[in-house]
Formats: sequence, C-alpha cells, structure tokens
Amino acid sequence: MSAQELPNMARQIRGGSMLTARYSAASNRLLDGLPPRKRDRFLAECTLVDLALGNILYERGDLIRHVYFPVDSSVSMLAVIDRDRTALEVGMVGSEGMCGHALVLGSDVTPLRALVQGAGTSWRMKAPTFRRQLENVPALHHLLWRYVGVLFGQLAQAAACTRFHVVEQRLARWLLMTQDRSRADSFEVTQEFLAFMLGIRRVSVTIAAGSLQSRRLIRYRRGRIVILNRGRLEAAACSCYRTDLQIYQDGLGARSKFQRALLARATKEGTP
Amino acid sequence: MSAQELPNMARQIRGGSMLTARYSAASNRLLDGLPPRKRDRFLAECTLVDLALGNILYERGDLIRHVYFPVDSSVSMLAVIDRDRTALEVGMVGSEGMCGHALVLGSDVTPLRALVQGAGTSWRMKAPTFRRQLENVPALHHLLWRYVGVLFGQLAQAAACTRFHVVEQRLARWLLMTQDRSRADSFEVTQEFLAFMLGIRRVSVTIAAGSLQSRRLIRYRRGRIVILNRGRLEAAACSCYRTDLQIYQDGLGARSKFQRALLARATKEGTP
DNA sequence: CGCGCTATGTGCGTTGTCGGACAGACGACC
DNA sequence: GGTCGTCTGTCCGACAACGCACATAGCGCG
Repeated sequence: MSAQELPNMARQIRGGSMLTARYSAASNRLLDGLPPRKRDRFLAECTLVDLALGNILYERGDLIRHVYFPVDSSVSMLAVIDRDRTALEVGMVGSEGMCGHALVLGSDVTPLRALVQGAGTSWRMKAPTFRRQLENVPALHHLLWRYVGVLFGQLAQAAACTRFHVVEQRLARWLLMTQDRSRADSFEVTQEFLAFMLGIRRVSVTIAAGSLQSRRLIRYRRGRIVILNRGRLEAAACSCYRTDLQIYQDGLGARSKFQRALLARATKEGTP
Repeated sequence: MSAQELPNMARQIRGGSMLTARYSAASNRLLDGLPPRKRDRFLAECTLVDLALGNILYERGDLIRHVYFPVDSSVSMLAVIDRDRTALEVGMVGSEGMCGHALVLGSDVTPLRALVQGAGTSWRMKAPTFRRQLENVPALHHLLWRYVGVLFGQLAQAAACTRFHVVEQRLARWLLMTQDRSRADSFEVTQEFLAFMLGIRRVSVTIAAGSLQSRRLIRYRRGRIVILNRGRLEAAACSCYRTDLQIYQDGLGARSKFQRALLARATKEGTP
C-alpha cells in the first residue's frame, strides 16, 4: 500500500460553499448521495491520496486500515484462489462506490484483494474514524448498506457472466465499465493486465481486442486503449453491462443521477 | 411460493426451557449465535414451514415478503442472466444461514433467485416483523451483518471456482455442501437438476458423477445420491469447499461450533 | 403386466479456451 | 541511432465442455 499522499485539501479549506465547489472537481458520486453538509463533514475527515496502477489496497484476509472513496481512480476486487496464484475480478469500484465494504458490515477483514487498475485520486479515511462515522451518522450507514447490496448483486452478475459469456463480450464490458469509472476515452492498460483481470490468457485478449479493433470500436497500442465508438461497443458487450447499471439504479438510483444518465444512454444506443 | 405451513410451534409453547428443548430439534445454527433468550423471542415471531423441492422463494427483483431461517432444508441462490433463461448457483443457504439478506441491508428487493434444492423445514418471518426486529435488537442486526459479509465472500469464491475448476471438482464440492446442510448421507437430486445448478450440461454431470461413483465415493440411482466416503470426496473436491468453511469461520466462527467441527474434520481427513 | 414417463448413458463432431514457444514491433533510454 | 525491455501477434496441438441425437433403464400406475 504505497499511496502517495497529496495535500489534505479537506483540512485546509474547511466549510462553506467554496469547499463544495472544490469538491465537485474531486467528488465521489456515492458520497454525493448524502445531504451536502453531512458529506462535507465526512470529507473533512478524509485525505485525498494518489493511487498508482498496480497498488494493492487490501490483500485477502488483511485487516482493513483505511477505506477509500475513489474520485477518478478505479479499483478491482479480486477473488483469489489456489493459494494466491489465480485470481478473478469479481467487481469494480470507481467514483460510484467505495473500497473496504467489510467495515460497513462490522467486520474488519476483507475477503477480496483490491487492486488499483486505473490510476487516479481517491478520498481515504482511517478505519477507526470511519467506524465512528458509521455509528454517528445513520444516513451514512444506510447509504453504504445499500451500496453493499449493490456490490453483492453486481458480484453475482459477474459470476454468471464469467461462466456464460465469451471473452470478446466480457472484454467489451470491462472496457465500458472502466471508461465509466475513469471518466476518459482512453486509459493505460496492457493486454497482460487485462488477461489477469478477466482470468484468461493474454493471447485470448489479443484475439478479442484485435477483433474489436478491426471493427473500429477501439484502438490500442502498447498499453493504451482508446474507445472509438461507445455505442457499438455497448452492443458488442454482453447484457451484463447494462444489468450492472440497472442493479446500481435499483439500489441507489434515487440518489445518483449519473448512473441514470448512463443507463438511459446505454438503453438508447445499444442494440441487444 | 407454495410453502405449506406447519403448526406454529413458537406461539403454542411460549417461553421457558421446554421451548428451548423443542427448538434444539428444529434449530437454525445462525440464530444460535444469539443469546438464547433473544433467539427464543425472535423465534416466537416465526412460523415453521415446509419447503418443497423446487419451490422458488424469491424471483430476481421480487419484493421480499418473508425471510427464512432453514432448519434442515437448503436453498440455492441463483444469479439469473439473459432474460431468465440461464442461471448459475452462486450460493447455498442451509441451517447455517438465512434467505432474504437484502432486508438486512435495508433493501426490500432481492438480486437473486432463491430456489429450494433440499426439501425440509424452515423458520419463516414476515418482512415487516423482521425489519422491526432488526431495529429493536442490535445483536441480531450485528449478527446478520456478519452473515451477509460471509455470504459475500462465499459468493466471490464461487465465482472464481466456477471459472477455474473442472466439473468433477465442482460437483464434489456441491455434494459436500449439500450434505452439510441437509444433515443426511443421502438426498434427492437428479442429474438434470444438478446440471442446472452448476451451469453445465446434464451429460457433463453424468460423466463426472460416473467417475465419482466408479471410485466408490458416491452411489446414485434415479434421483437419489448417497455419499459413501466423505473423506475421499473432500479430497476430490476443489479447495473451495474448505475455503468456504474458513470464510464462515472467520466471519461467524466465534459463534458457531458446528462449522468449526466441520472445518477441523475437513482439514484432518482431506488430502490436498 | 405392460405402458409411459422420466432419469441416465453413449456417440459424434464442434467450439472456446488453454499452454507453451517464438517472432515481430514499438518506444524509452543511453 | 542503436539497444534492450516490454508489449503485441501468430503458430501449434491439447482438452474440457458444448449441442444434438438417440439408446437404455428404473419405476409408478392403471
């Protein structure tokens, strides 16, 4: 866990609308589900940190020391089996979510590895502080319960998706999910890394990515992928992409306009 | 949801040690994690019902009307994709758990189908009553949080297992898990049904089950499977069986001697 | 007893992915 | 401008599981 710390904005510019303005440029959409004043009080206890590609926030079975609320970074949750050699991504967390959900359920060890797959910034809070916040701010606890419920549903979806859908569809879905979280049309990722996330061989990624590229849905070279045609990429992905958005909407939708917009677009543009 | 109701024991024989004695024959091991008096008060609000093979307790997206605490029945949690045609078992609930976990997280719809895969009895409580109990009995809420955390970990494990392990190992694991929950050496299940749960073809089950039978680990005929040699069956299963027990232990272990005993036995007898 | 339903067993070619090995190609850095 | 490490592309055979079709066998029921 080698996250470099950035200046603690929250402590430096306490309270008031200026604070809110600054946050909007560094916001976590899940926390935006809180009433603004509660959210600001919560963020005042956080530190803004930089997450680098490949950082491991938690190893399976670790004690949780911090919780994370990504801003423009994204984190993969990996199920690890066979003595840590093999892993499979079972969930993705970006600015719509949080890492360290076990604390929300009163446990302090995590069953999953958390790996930074998209570099960027994230709010971070110490576990004891977080626990106190949960106790003192029922609205926070309720919000995060629901988020854990969403994660649960998305995890189940990922399990079935991995079983039934072919590599190319899954790759397309992964790219869409990552784009949603990174807030950019292109991002750094090698085929090797992708293969690891999807639990497949690098060669399989080469083939699937090559197919998507030849159809001009994406373009890539040496560790960088560009999304060229999002609409058609959504059509190339399995329905699980849209289902994931739906699950989020069902669980937290009343609180997040962002996901609703994504969903509306996906439903409009995509061809099933 | 055609669960036939049995006489409501709880209301008929209220309070006292006699009640406890009767419950021990019809107990849910998860609820046994509560202090006895709290557990008894909780069960007094429950009805003992009969769950028949194939009953669907919840369909995905359904409003949850009841929660279930199985006694000797077991229930599969299924992730449903592609418009309800395809499904995959992502979790199993028996007397060590509960169905309707979404309520614990403050949601009232369930993201998974719940299907009775082992006939038997179960405690049942109406959702509004359950919600009231959660509010009024913090110990209950804490216990069930932890259980949801356990389910979460087991779900992730199942996802990776399904991806990486071969059919025969997964079948062995399924049989062990079912035996743990049914409290019997043999149970009713067809290959067709098994195939559905594991997300594979019936023919693949025929082959895998045939292999296990020829090695005298199990015996079966026309919808009934008998476990002949548990120790060797554990050796034939993937490590995920033991990991599942470990996850339960880590999350709820201090409260459940039962799982600890199973785990000890698995670790002793099994050959990795 | 035999009918019919359902559960189980077998055959075939096909497909998706695997594992390993190696060749080319980009780009950072000296 | 050349070198080297890393990323990407292509080949091979192998195999688990697939889909489909059809054959056999247990068991309840009239």
